[in-house]
Amino acid sequence: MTLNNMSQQKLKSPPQEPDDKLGSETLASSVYLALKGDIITGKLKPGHKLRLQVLKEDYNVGNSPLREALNRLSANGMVMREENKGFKVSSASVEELQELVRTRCWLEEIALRESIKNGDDQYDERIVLAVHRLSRLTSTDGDNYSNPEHQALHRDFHRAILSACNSGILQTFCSQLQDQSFRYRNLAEVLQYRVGHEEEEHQKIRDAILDRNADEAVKLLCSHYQVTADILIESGNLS
Amino acid sequence: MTLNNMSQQKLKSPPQEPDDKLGSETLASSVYLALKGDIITGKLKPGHKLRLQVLKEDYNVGNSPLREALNRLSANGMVMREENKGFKVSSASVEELQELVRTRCWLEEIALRESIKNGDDQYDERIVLAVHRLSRLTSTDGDNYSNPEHQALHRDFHRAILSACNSGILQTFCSQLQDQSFRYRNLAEVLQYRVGHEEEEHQKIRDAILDRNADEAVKLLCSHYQVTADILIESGNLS
DNA sequence: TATAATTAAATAATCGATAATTTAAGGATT
DNA sequence: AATCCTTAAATTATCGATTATTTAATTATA
Repeated sequence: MTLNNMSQQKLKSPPQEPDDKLGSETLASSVYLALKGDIITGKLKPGHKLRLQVLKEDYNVGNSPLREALNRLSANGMVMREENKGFKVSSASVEELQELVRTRCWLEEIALRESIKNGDDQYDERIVLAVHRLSRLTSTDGDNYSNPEHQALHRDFHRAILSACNSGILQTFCSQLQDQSFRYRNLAEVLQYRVGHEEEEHQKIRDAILDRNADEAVKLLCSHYQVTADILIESGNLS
Repeated sequence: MTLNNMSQQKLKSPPQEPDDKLGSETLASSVYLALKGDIITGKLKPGHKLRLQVLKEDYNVGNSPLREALNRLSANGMVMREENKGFKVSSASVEELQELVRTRCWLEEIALRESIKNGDDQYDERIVLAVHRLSRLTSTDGDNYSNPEHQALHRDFHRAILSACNSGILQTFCSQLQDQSFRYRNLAEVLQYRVGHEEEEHQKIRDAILDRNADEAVKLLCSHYQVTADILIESGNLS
């Protein structure tokens, strides 16, 4: 895959994340986003050894920007780095997925409760919009959950509901966990049939938030995550 | 400062953190630890422009390992990166400190409650040991809170009390927040007199944990953080 | 005088080549 | 046959030099 293939991904990103800066002009940032995308989509499988020479050809970049990208990714936990042995895609396992979901529920419960407490009209509108866009795409584009556009909108929804939590740090952490969760979703390609349910769940979450019913919203959100994880685990595509 | 000056710091670190690997032999990792240390101790001030040529001389490394280290640090939030404009030490302000403390209390409350719930004898012993070591050093070394050894033991205590929380991810996040908090501590050099109080607070926290009194432990821990932050803010050394 | 355009200097980003390290393979020894 | 050296190949890490970009200084223009 060349860098040009990835440029869409770069442009599509919102300005919130420190990752996807609008003016991402350096090669290092481009290949960072490309690698991250390929890891999340599952094109690069867990545990896969990332040989520099191979990556140099696949992504059409030189040594330095590649290594810089890999170093950033290693600090994010997307890739593992071992001294003098290079890089590999982070592993994935049932145990790690369970830890991920557990942690994500803890953190997002806080972020969601705070957001519900502090959220203003704009916050509500961001959520309504996100749900709308997602369901519109689903209706036109036919439930293709692996569509990058779908994934982007799905991600936007989950960020939107945490967007009033008064801690950018926490939001960044939640985004990281979200990236990892999406990776697991994409590892098990089975769950096509789940998307329809998800849309319904998104709507319920939205409504609970608009009602400022924090307990209900948290309950729905966490079960949303837990159920998805359970499906992934049962699908048996992990470890 | 040369790299040799920093080697102590590298060797002293526990194996828990992905940062401080024991076999850190690469230059990139050494300079990473050196830079991180100098940012945390305040030797490198917030907002300070990190010019590559200067750093190359100061840390006696070449271009590549330096940039790799900076890229890792930028993913951790220790330094800011701007496309085509290089790197600078992350800023510090009262607002950011307040956000930091707020977030830290949220996350550590979870990690602490979980640890208290799950902690076994070994967990208790780690805490008892950490408190002991810290107080012993304080008694011999005379309350020198800026002593790197003191800081290391202080850090160990705070990690120990979260060490049974059943989520390495959460522990990593807490460690990151701890690093940032220590940086703020070091920015305001005034708080020498606070160390004595802290030791007492550590003991109370320890006892609450050993009693499996989660509510009390959380209350003490969070006020521990909040009070420290208030002192820093009142000291006026920020922004 | 202020603003814009142009050039020069400084700095960051990238490349290509070299050095260091690890991995794999083959042979020697018990 | 199994274990230990030794050597060769592969791979990572690092360096020095080049290129691209930004910043500062200078001149030109209204």
